[in-house]
Amino acid sequence: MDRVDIKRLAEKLNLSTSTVSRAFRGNSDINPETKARILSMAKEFNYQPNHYASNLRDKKSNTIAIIVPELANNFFSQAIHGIERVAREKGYYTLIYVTDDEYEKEVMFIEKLYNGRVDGIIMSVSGEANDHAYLNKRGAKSIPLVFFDRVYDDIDVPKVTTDDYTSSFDGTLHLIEGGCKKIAFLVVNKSLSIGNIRMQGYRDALKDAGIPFDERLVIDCSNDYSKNYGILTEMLREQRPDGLFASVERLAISSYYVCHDLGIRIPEDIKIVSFSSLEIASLLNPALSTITQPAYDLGTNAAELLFKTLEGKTEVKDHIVLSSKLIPRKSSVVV
Amino acid sequence: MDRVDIKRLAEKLNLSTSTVSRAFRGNSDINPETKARILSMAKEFNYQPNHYASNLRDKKSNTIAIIVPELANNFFSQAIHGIERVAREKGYYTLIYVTDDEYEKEVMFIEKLYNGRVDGIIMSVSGEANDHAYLNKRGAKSIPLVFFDRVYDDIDVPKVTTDDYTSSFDGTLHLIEGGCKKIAFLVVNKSLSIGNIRMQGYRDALKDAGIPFDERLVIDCSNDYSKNYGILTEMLREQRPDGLFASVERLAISSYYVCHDLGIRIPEDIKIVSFSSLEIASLLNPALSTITQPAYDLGTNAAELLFKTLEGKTEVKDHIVLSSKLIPRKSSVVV
DNA sequence: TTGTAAGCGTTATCAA
DNA sequence: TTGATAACGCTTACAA
Repeated sequence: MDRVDIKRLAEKLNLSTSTVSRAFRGNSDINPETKARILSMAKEFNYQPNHYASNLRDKKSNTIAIIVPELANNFFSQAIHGIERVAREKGYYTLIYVTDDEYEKEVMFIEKLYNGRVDGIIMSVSGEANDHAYLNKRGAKSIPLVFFDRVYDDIDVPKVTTDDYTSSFDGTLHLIEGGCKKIAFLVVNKSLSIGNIRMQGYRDALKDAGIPFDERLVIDCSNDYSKNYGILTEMLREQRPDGLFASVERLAISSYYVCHDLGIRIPEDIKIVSFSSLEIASLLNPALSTITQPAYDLGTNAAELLFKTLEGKTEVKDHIVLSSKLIPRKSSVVV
Repeated sequence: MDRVDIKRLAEKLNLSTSTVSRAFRGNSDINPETKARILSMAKEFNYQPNHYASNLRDKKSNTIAIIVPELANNFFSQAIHGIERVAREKGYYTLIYVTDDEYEKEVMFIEKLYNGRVDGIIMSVSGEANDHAYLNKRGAKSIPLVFFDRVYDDIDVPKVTTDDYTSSFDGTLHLIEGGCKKIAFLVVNKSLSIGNIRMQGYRDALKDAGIPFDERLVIDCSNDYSKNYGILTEMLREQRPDGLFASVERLAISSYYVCHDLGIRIPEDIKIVSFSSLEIASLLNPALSTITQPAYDLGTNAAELLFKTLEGKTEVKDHIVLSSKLIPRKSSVVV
């Protein structure tokens, strides 16, 4: 009554297990009629070859892992969507891991994965810590890895990112052109490559405009909403900037809350631009000017890079860079 | 150099594989010193017991599947978060599947899963079709299933939902009390239990208030944004309702776009209430009145129900109902 | 075209 | 406390 396995199916059909097995693999020689008979019986009994047995035999899991810092975020859900499309096409399963931006979880996930559970890993790093050595340990090398968006520069694997420098430069320039003289830069972890590069774009745009860089306007935030609320409230009170460049969506959101509560008007008193994949950016009060990354494409590109490596096509050490789009909306434009 | 397996480890340690294996299971008798030796060597070589071999042996995958209609949606990301917390505590992996609201994918996923890949399934159904028979096929019964939020009533498995009837009733009442006389009900699939129950709450609230039910005000939408834009534009032009009850978040979003474009003022011309887990509902223009479901708790409850079944504690056929919260904001309140 | 048999890496049982 | 062995379900050489 329970699970039907290949043996039972073979018995019922008066065939050997090998013949039955052959019906399920594409390549092997098998009489079309026999194959049809087998498949129809398999269907009737709802038989599916046991995944674990096949994988043990083949030393191949047909599964890839996706590791992201968070799920409740349009950027990552879109990227995952992209990865999954490609994976599905290739007949692969996807296993999703969420680190909640905790370095320990990231390490734990990766180390666990050395058990052969997956054939490859696509990751956007948490970046909470600076020790990436765990990725170089014995065993690590045996499983292909691809980074997307948030990467560790010192780890030599294929990467897919966006043109963070250019778009940060442009976003900052947009604020300057709007008349901002004192622009704060909001970042979560400026030592993480992404924060770092984005800050560089910001700095250079200021420089080009002859605005001196002021360390006090670089605001190091956290991933915690209530902490950020405090940090931003203090900053807005003390520094009174007239522009805000949020290097991460959640910091723009927090800024909105703080501005609303402090009675600071957007964009009249302060203009805001943010990296964001929010689909409803234009419905916010006021509509949020965004730098929008091609999240879905980042996903498909990362997946394709991984599969290339998996298929041994090349020893890929590529770094693909896609372009983001600056979409000015009301938060940075006085009408 | 490659993968280290238990045999290699045993050789290096001059022990048998069984002894090495014992070092990794909690129960077995083993000399503490030997165990320590084994574990330290395992650590050095980054050894992890092969997942597929263990699972084949044990006929147990320590994995559960989560099947949801979409990912880019706070409700589901929060629910998944809840499920994962519980799963992690129990030492289980989670496999996430996204159906994109397509019935075929749902069926395909489930049928694939009969291959022993997972020990249990937690699903929020797509509800695109009305044939749920595939869940009763041979093999289906062998793998425990729990529904959450979007369920098939005719399938007898444990379920976790929210008090959809009551909150729809209350949400509609809220609009009526705000002076609405002509309230449209926006739904994606009214034959799906969730749409059906929510509509019942809406109908009964109207009835209580002595407002006649009008079939033309029940708007059957799709999952496609641009289609919905058309549907809603037409409806708003022709019916000119003064209230909108969105049974699903995305329909409220579309309504906002349409209202903005048609110059219909919210809440002056039309008041809106929507089921929604949007964290930034209060930042919208205008702030959106929501019925917010306890998504995270739905997740944890569903997971706990599944694990109860898995642990054979009971032949659970429970239906847990949690309460949502009506949060009136500007979209339904003229100040 | 089909069948036989070995082996994938583990772990539980039994014996030592 | 440790070791030998069989078995989990499947696939693939090789033989028939």
